[in-house]
Amino acid sequence: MTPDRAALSGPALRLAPRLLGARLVSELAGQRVVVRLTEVEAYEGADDPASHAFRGPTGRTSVMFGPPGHLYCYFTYGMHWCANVVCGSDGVAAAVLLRAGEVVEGAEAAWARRPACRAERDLARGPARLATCLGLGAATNGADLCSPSSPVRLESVPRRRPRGVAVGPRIGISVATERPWRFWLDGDPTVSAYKPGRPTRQTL
DNA sequence: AGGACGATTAACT
DNA sequence: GTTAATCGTCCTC
Repeated sequence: MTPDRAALSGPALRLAPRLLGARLVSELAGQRVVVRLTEVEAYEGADDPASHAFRGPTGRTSVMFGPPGHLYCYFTYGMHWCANVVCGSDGVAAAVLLRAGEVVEGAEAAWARRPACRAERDLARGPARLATCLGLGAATNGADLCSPSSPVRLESVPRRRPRGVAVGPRIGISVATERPWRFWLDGDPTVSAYKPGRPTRQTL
């Protein structure tokens, strides 16, 4: 199998559309917040130059190389945390970035974590916003999403992808921008606005 | 040891 | 539409 074909049928691409409509439950500091996922992006491993796992394991990405079903949280832009579902097994690093969702439980706690937010639909509209309103960050990196006793859990993941899934290019990346590896629920108001990533700066 | 660059957001004009 | 904020990570000397 060619590298490209492996990526085209990789674990992140298979899982990503199935996560739409699933629920991410967070119970931290006595606060329960539940988000219904509406937008995700697939990041494969060695075959995907946009993936954090592209150049092999590092301290930051070690969770991506571990067992599937865990949360991979990373810090970016010096101020934001984003969260992924790890889905590769046997040495294959892959993950699905959780880009947006609808807060369906615990809106009060979500507002408390996002005081600058103006509209309810914006509480988890964007990857860093979603992580913030669920309280995800360094302390939740590596959390087991499938254990009933875990403070962060993934629930109601269907066997097959739901209806109404739209597909398009990933957001905010500067390489492999042509791959249509972003999935969202078409027409859902909590899906983030499309904004192309800036290209890698050219050396003159 | 140094520097470029983010899987972004909020606040501007 | 543009831009500042802000710092860990990783690549290149």
